[in-house]
Amino acid sequence: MAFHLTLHPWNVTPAEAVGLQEELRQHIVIEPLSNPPETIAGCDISFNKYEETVYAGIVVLRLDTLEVIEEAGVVTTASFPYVPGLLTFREGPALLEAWQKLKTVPDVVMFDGHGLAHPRRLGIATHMGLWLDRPTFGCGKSVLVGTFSEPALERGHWSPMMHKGETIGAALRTKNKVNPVFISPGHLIDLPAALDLTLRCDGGYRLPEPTRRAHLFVNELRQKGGKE
DNA sequence: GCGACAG
DNA sequence: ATCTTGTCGC
Repeated sequence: MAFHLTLHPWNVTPAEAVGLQEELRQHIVIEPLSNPPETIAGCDISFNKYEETVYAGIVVLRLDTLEVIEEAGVVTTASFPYVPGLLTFREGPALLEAWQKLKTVPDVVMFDGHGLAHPRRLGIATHMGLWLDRPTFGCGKSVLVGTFSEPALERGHWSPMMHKGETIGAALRTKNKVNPVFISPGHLIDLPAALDLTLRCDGGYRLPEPTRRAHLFVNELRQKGGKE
């Protein structure tokens, strides 16, 4: 599973999507990063209320300085509804288009959502990792599945997220006395590395810089340029 | 059967 | 996700 033009079709029914996730989970690889990353990307999607137009974007930053080195955005149409657990089928296609526009290939990619912290262990970070064949992990703002105990209130503390007897991720405090974010491995990375990278992307906000910058990027893409 | 439910 | 102003707390 190293090179492919299409891993699977996207025009599927919700039931078929679940079946694909069950099949794809067999290919997930959780392991320490093979190389020290120098760049990290953040991805996000933006919509206008009641509209199907999708504004997707990817922002690439240098890990050591957190400076933005590239941005790529696309405007498309969503062809799949939002269904908890099937987020990739709604946002994935647009993100893959944006990915193709990048000149820089990020060493690791952070997603706005989960990786293993998913009912079938195939959250958007894991699913996209299989498509991109690149280290990925998720940084969600709320829980989809799993339980966790409140981590200490100081930045850097975390507690494991459990689901069906497995550790699927962690609730991580990225800022003192602020709600934690939920980190989970996607593909080609492990939890310690994902937690370390998230803390290294600190810009003083709850959300790590890659995700925060991607969010700002797609929102201005939607409000300004984009399309009309 | 009822409630929960990434973005 | 999106629609939105002020407001409470550090």
